[in-house]
Amino acid sequence: MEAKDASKVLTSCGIKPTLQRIAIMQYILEHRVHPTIEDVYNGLIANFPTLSRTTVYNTLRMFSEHSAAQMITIDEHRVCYDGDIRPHPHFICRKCGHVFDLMSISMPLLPTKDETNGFLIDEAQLYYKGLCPDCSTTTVED
Amino acid sequence: MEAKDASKVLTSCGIKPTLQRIAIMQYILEHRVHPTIEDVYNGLIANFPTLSRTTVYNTLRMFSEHSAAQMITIDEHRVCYDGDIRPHPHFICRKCGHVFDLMSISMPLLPTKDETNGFLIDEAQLYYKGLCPDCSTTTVED
DNA sequence: ATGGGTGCAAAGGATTTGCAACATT
DNA sequence: AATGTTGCAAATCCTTTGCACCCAT
Repeated sequence: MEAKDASKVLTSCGIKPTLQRIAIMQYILEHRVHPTIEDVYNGLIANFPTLSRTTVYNTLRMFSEHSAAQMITIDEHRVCYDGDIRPHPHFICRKCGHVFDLMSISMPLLPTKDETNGFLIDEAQLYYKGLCPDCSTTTVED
Repeated sequence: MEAKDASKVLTSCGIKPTLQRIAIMQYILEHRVHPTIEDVYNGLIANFPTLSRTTVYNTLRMFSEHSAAQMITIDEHRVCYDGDIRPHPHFICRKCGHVFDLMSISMPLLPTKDETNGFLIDEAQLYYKGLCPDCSTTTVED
């Protein structure tokens, strides 16, 4: 993944591609494990010593508002982000806390306007909770 | 809604019905607007002067662990709770922040074990975001 | 007297805000 | 110059923790 690609994504979402924004976008496109703010910050600070957490917060929030990333609130303790903007379900493991994509499971379509009694829906998130494959096989020995 | 009913719900979920637990359960059963911790605390403190926020936190978390209530993380800023444990989608209004039930929209069934590639799913939440009827009609004048 | 339940105060942690510095047009 | 962007420090707010007290068995 090159900076050029991240830059293109930003531009196509109507976001002016600054150095910081490109770096952050590039990071979430390359690390598809639903990084938190802290993850992104820690991942970039070595090569980007002046980066501030505030910028990561503001930038990722802005990305999600421009539909350039998905904000995931499946974890009650912290928000994380997904650079893949295709609608797909997420899964959080109650044991290890990791968030996974469940690409094989389909999302319901957005309800049509007359199904919703006047609610205007522009985004859907489907969250599953339980045990991931790793944690469910080791549960017995705990 | 009588305390007796709330107490029954607790017992049937394997929770020992203490005074505080009954009061909290009764509150979320009577106030079906997805109250936050603060809402529950404020709603009960007048008639229950010794109640502590800690107890509300602990109790509601415990309710959700015993499937006596649903923990809703649709709002990135705070958790709220739903006393109705039937699976149903929730909607949050981007403008007013209120959380609504969308009972008319169906939830997808829990995926079967062979659909999930080893993920053991025990809970699903379907969240929608957008504008509620009130906020969408008044948006123009803002 | 033992164990669970409650409540207070303090700690912890995530996120936001205010503002100054900086870059870009 | 004007505008948008970034970054630091401080503030804020939600939630959890540690511990003492209390109540019921």
